[in-house]
Amino acid sequence: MTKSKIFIVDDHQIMVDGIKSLLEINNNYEIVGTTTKSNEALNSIINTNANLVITDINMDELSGIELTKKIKAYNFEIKVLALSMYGDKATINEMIEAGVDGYILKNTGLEELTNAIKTIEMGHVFFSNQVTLEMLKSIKEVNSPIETNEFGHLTPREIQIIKLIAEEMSNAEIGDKLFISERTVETHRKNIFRKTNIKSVAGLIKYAITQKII
Amino acid sequence: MTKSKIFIVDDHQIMVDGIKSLLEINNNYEIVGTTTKSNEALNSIINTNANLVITDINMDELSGIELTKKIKAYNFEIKVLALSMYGDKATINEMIEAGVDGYILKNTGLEELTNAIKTIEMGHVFFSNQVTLEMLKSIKEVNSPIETNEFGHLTPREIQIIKLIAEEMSNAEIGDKLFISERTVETHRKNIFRKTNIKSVAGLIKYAITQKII
DNA sequence: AATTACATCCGTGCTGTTGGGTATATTGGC
DNA sequence: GCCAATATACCCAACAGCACGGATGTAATT
Repeated sequence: MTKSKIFIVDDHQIMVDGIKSLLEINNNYEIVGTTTKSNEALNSIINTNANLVITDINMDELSGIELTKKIKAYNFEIKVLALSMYGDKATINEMIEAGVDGYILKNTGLEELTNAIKTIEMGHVFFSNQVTLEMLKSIKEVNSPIETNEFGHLTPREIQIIKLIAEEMSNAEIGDKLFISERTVETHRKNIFRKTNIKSVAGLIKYAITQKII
Repeated sequence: MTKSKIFIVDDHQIMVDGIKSLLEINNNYEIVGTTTKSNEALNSIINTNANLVITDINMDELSGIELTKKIKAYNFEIKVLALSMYGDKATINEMIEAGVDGYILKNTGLEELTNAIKTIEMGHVFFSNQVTLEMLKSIKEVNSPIETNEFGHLTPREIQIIKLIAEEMSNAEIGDKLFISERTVETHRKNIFRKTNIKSVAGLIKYAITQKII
């Protein structure tokens, strides 16, 4: 088996450096590139001819989910190992749909990381032990007929409004900032709540965080 | 100067391994111990005779802030370098009060980490460049006559209320659930906002997330 | 041409939140 | 036993947000 060409993507430079350092000690791996800018990652991955991408899920610019989709659309053979802090159902579902080859929680150590890489190199799928049960449950739910109503896509304007709400601005303040009427902001707000099926600001912020909107 | 005895505390094993690996490459440092369990950290730190603790701020069991307070209470000479994802004023204020010797954001690389360690070893205080301005602003506020009411620690009851707010419950619902009057919930809510200096639910949820309350 | 999605705007009345007080019972540490 | 912190509860005024209506114009799609 040839040495995997690994590319690392994570918002936090220190995490990139850490993983790189971890993998370089045991020199079965070749790190062909790293970046903290997820929206520039795909180009670099293509240029460096990487065949295994280790990516964080929660990133500012482009989420690990979106990055995975792009990678897989470009070349399905490029393997993707996702790292995440949380093991919630929504994230796991999204990752499976995006086509990740592996998923480990950040609270696992080097051993699990190298296990995951080996497993993926062999063409298998690796999921953290801690999330397997959750994963299975979520898969069941995905296949169930209920909840097929994907809460439709939010428009760019609506996402912008969510961000401003998250910045603790009132409708009036948002209106001022965007040069639109407070009424319009109210309407957007209404539509956001309707579309996402959320009833309170508290829920909205949590939603926004899981969706990487903020 | 003698080699610093470094102890690493972070919820995420992979982060611990990463930092350890980063510091071991350049072997000016001796890692005397690591842990992912913050509430067990103090004992280990004492046992290993560490003189520099690198700790994450956002941890489940015991926050980096609380850990720092305990360390400094035990022996003020033990240096503490805090790592955090966010550079918000509230966190920085709390850290300063807790007595950290340095603070770096996780999106900085190895170089800044080693700089920080060197600076701290020399007895100085190191703060990430990205947060210096914010920090100064917050210090000003701390020193100003207004707002001397350090937002003291939140009480267990208050934290419970925050959790329920985060679960999208209204004051009335929370009152029902806790068998207390809606008025009481309002009072708790008021006190929470006053103590934390937050003005909206949006801010509260973000605060709660950074504080691992939810 | 018709439809759909998006973004903009407005009124009215109701509910909920926020912030100003004040006050009492309980608890825990010293 | 005392004091501080905590948890409890109430009143009230002001404001923000929400529900329920409505409306217009544009752009893209069918």
